[in-house]
Amino acid sequence: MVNQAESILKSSALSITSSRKKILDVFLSASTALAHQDIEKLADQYDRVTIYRTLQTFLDRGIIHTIPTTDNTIKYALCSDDCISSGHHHDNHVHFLCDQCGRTLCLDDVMIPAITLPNGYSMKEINMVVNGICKLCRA
Amino acid sequence: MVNQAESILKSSALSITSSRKKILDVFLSASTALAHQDIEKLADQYDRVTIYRTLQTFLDRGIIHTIPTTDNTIKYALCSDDCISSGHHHDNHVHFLCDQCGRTLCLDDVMIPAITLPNGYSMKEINMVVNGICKLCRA
DNA sequence: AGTATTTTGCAACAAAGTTGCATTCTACAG
DNA sequence: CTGTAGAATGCAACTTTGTTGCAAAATACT
Repeated sequence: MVNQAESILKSSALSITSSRKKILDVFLSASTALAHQDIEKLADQYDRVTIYRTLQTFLDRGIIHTIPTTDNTIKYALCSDDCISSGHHHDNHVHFLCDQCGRTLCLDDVMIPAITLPNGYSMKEINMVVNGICKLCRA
Repeated sequence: MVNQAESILKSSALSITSSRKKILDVFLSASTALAHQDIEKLADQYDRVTIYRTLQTFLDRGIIHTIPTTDNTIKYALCSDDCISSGHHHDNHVHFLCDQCGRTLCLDDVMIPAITLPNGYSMKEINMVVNGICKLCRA
């Protein structure tokens, strides 16, 4: 079996480098969305600048997406398959930000409900972020 | 008629200072949510630190609220009357971020629909942000 | 007006993000 | 398999953003 990170890079027509593979592996083995800082720690053999540039590349190709948070940190998460394959990026599930452990989770089963915008507005992307206490912290 | 900024400060039991009045005036005359940077420019006679501290004070008192955005900037907006008066802060309308002019608008008429979280999760706050093109940019 | 308390501005610092450029690596042709 | 063009990386320097301590100034209240 081919390395999963490599096949993602190949299907995005990106050259295969060790930093890209490492950063993808970090995402693949993470259960939550990651801040830049998390990635820096988990891939600390690479330069800060490289991580910035790699994340930007992945964003451009739609390999990852950002999740807006109330605490002024951007979190990054891998796009799910259908989100990548649909050509035009859409990320239609709710994100959950735990106030206790700080983790950001994709609630893949909770769809964002449709809303009606006032006349004259057009929608390109929609984000729904819930703050609260997650399953693990309550247990 | 008493100055609107002063009456807001009085009802929040804050002392009346020129910087607080100025920053409130900036919000009152703005039609959109503002980033820290915007406020710095519009109230440039005051120190950066004062603006940070004043915004924090206003947040603590529920005079303003933050809007998470996908571009890693925090935007601030005045709370509407019912959002202030309800004691416990809740900001239940949708926010709109225009990709063209960059403005962030409160869509006061569009309520955030209710969602059901998976078992074990508790909700404290919910945010819904729509990206797209606003009324003015389409016109 | 006088004074306790709060707020402000300054300076210094810490953290986050960006840019230019020389070096290294990857993909690919031959 | 080797050479090479183009892409990616690391480093250094820098800008921007946010924080903290403290002395000076302003506010609220007697």
